[in-house]
Amino acid sequence: MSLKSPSDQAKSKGLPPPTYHHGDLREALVQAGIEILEERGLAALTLRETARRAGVSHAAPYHHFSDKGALLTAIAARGFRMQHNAMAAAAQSTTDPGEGLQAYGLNYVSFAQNHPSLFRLMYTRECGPNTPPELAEASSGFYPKMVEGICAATGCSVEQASSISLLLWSTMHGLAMLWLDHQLLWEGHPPLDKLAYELSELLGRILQSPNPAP
Amino acid sequence: MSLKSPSDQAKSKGLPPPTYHHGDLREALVQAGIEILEERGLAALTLRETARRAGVSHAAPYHHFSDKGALLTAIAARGFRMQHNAMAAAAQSTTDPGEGLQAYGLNYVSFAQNHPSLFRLMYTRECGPNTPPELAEASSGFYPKMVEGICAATGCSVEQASSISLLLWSTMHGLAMLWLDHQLLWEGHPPLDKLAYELSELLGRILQSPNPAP
DNA sequence: CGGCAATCCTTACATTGTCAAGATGAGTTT
DNA sequence: AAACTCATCTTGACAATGTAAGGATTGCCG
Repeated sequence: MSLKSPSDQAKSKGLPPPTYHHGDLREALVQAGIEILEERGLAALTLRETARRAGVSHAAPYHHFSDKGALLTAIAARGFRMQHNAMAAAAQSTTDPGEGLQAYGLNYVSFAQNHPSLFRLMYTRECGPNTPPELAEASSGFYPKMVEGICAATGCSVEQASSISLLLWSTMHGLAMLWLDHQLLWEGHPPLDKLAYELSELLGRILQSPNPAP
Repeated sequence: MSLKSPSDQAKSKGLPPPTYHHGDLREALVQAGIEILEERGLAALTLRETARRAGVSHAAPYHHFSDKGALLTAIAARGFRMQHNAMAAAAQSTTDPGEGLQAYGLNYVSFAQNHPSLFRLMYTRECGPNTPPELAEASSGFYPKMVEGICAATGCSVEQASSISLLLWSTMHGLAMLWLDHQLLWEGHPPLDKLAYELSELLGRILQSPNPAP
């Protein structure tokens, strides 16, 4: 009896004894996937390993996800929700619209730093032009929220705010990505937080500078 | 005789008849890899498929690359060289330092648009902290070249130019990445070139705006 | 209480990365 | 020029992975 059956494994983990059928496997798989991602990186995030960690046979996930891609999509969607919550909390730590916007941006790169593999998975899914609606729904929201915040902070037109919003998003996203990919390793290589703060200060000037006619 | 031997395949492709031993397999593999990448995306870039396209057995690559990762690294390095050349050419199309800098940045995202999978491979290699020297050597160069260009265009200090350089790089990189990942699909979704130009114009104002003391 | 449908397991197969031996030919040495 | 040597290439094998088919188990609904 050297091999334990999947259900034995699950029970031996001390988890709340599932009524059977594992209770809510879909959720458990997503959770397990995120854990693997944070502990051992994207390369270790395999379907079978996820099932193993959830204490279930390797084909069980197919009753909840049509595909490995579907699992990854669900994990990415969960990641987007996590990031949304973290950023919203950061933005609400102040009442000043300008500071709120800055906190919003800084928290964007903080999240990338704290969850490197998850962040990469979220934004690196090569799902062609047909993005799964679950993902699209979860990932949308940054842009409109930023436009709103910029309008509140500067009182400029929605059109101008759109451009500025894209600028801020691109900058923070690019900084996070470059850091994740170890591209920011020149001499001195200050910590990521410092770089992000620098850039946010630099960008802050645009918000107050005069806007010449287009 | 339905199956052709690898060498037959290579010869039937009309390539310059190799003395044998394929001539320069390492180069052929990198080339084949780039082709697969552009035609069928990153998921299709498999070691065996690359060997197949190069007209060689599936284990042959191991005599030129220690690992699949090493192949990917070589392809990425090649990509960096391609991007360097393209950007340098774009920058030299004008004599005005400001315009040159703008062309430099716009070409950065153009390259990403024209070689989506290759671009992603280049910047998405999860090679931990121990980046292979071949890659590091090939990918370095953007930053110092931009700092130099910014100094020439604005006459500001090297320190300020460093911050601005990081800002430009991050912005263009982030824009390219977000576009590649289909994150820029809100209503209207203007073409990428237009967005890049918008941002470059917006950023241009920083270069001329007064710099308050730190 | 009986059947149904969902959930899960087992088995199986093609593909992939990787390794270990053999074959082959190019260049060098004698 | 003949023989040797070694890098290069091929063949065959193995474990791991994604995926599909069919059988077992369980909760639920009538």
